[in-house]
Amino acid sequence: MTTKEIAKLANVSLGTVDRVIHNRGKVAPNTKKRVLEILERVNYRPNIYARGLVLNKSFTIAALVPAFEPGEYWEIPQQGIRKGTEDLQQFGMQVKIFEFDQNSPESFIDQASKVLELRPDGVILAPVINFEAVKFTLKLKDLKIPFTLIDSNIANSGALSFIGQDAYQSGKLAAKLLKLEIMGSGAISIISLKNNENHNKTLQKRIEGFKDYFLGSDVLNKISLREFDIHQRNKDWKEILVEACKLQGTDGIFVPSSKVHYVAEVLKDLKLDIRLVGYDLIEKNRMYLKKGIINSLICQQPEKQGYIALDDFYKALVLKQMIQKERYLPLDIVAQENLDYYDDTLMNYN
Amino acid sequence: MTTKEIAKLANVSLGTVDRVIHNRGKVAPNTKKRVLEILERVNYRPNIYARGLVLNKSFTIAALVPAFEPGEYWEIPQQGIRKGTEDLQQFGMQVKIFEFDQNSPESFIDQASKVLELRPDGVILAPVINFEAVKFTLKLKDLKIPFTLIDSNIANSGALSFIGQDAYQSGKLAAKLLKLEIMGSGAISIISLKNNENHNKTLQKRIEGFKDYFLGSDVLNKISLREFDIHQRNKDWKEILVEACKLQGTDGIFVPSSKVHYVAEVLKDLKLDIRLVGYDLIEKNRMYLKKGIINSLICQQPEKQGYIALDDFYKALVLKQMIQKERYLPLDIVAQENLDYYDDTLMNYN
DNA sequence: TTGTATGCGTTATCAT
DNA sequence: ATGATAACGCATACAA
Repeated sequence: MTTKEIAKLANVSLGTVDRVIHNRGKVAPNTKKRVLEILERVNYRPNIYARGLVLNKSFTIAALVPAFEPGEYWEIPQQGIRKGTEDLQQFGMQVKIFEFDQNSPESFIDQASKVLELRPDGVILAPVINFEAVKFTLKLKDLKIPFTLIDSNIANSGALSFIGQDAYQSGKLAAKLLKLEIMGSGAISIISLKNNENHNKTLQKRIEGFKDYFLGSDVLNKISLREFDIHQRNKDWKEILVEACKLQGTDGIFVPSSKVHYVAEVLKDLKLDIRLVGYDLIEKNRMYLKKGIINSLICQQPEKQGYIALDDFYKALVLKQMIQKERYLPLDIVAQENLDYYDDTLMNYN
Repeated sequence: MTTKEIAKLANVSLGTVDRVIHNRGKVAPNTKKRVLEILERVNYRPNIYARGLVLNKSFTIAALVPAFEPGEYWEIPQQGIRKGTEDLQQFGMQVKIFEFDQNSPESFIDQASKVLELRPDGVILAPVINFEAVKFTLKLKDLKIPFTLIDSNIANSGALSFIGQDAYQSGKLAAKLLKLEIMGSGAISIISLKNNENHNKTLQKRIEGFKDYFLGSDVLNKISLREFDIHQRNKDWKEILVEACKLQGTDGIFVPSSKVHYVAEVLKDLKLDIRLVGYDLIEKNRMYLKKGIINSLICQQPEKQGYIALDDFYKALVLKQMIQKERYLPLDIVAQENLDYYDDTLMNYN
């Protein structure tokens, strides 16, 4: 049903129908009522092609995300953004990516200001540098630029949407997996590898979930936990890591990040019977999983974060649809046996 | 860049540019060459809105899928189809669902003929009744109606695409999970529940993969396997099932289908320490997983099958894009700890 | 072989 | 307060 037909039904002109639909201009109350009734009755839906054609708007979205070395975690969300760009550019979505150094608040501030200069129609933000990110969202709100958050959330940020993981629950899941792998009893080391002194909320929550799993578990007294924080800026960090892995009687190791491959590399040489659970399907982790050095990885479909974020803007800006405020992505368990079907080349976005 | 601008650049009319783009009508060889060069150079992409508007085609897709009782497996792929219909109807996709009785080839034939009467622009087919399905695809090919296959594949069918699972590999994955759950040794029963005498390829492949996992495993001599085929048309089937579950020394049970909840129901009452692995996140299985009677479920995102199938038609018919021929969906492992993020109400389609 | 005119449904502007 | 009309980019029928 077109606006023209609606107009005929209501005995008014096309212009009046349009005014009613968009609530603009003056319309006599009873004509307005009549038109609204018909609109309702025939369940009018605007033709998306005609609308797209006449508006012919292109929206510019800025993505403010961490820079990465090839093979690092943040490559994956960026791939998602790029794939989304490809898919949605024909619908008028344009994307400009701004990269900052995760370990440098200054670079974040610098890139953030460039984003603001661009005056984009929307911003995709990875708030890994929490404090600065919050300040940035405040500015965006001032400028009335909508934004989505990916990877980790900011409470009450006023974001269009959040797309990411439940870090705490993923820690519980990791604990369950490692418990099974070490057959219900033994000594587990939690090894955190850190690149900076910033408080990393995600890491913290994963570890919290991991520990809490055992607190509520029937195997609590059969399990012992140890924690190691290893700072990669310390030049001896590799030796420290080796020492941690060699610790007598270790049955399992949990690494609460994608850096699990560093531990895998050590275990590979040590030839100890230690079970290893970590995060994210980056290339190195995939390799060690295939070889059986890593036993399972927990993944949160990071490629989807960027894709969905962009799609949310498309839905909000172009289709003018409502957006789901919070999207917690599934916590995928990836083992040797199902690895192939989480292949990133499949680009399983739909 | 619009066709009009291209025309100006090439010093020809809009009509000529159109003729070149669509390879229709007569165009002088050198003008054609000139236009093609410009098209290439500016990387011309038709405006999708304008095209959609002028073509204003609506495509009718018929989905020929099994009927279901509420809560049964086939409800989920149908939900995916419905969701896809909602999302894509504004782009001109219309869907009509034809349901057949899985246990009745006659009903399949009956519904299939109704599909043909409709003369749809495309067909989504769940070839669960293999023999009849193959005959049907032959007819579709004769009529040049494109079709996609969901859930299970037909080799060399000439389908637009296949979207489904790797059943064999999922069996291997199930075996790995159950091995971990019973801590590497013990007696495992494979219990198949069947509703008809048809050879079910998917079930068979899952069992095959399950067994093969142990053949190549280091725990082969610590594991014993037993197989039970229980026919639900036999009126004593429930007693037979109870007997199978009560079998002395059983440590784990593998059910190669969504019917695992029948086994869970028995185990719940028997209060035996038996680990249970099955398939699909239908409501009853979800409940038993939550309660801990089922230990893990393997899921293949069945809601996506229908959604992607429909999206493939949209991409092929409307956007005229190339389609990926085979889409194996990830084999998700769902346990208590990540169950909530595979919630079907989230409708995680993107 | 080539050019021109018309219409798709919506939005927005101008005139009444 | 309402109606008429141009424009978006493309496909197509028709005229030249």
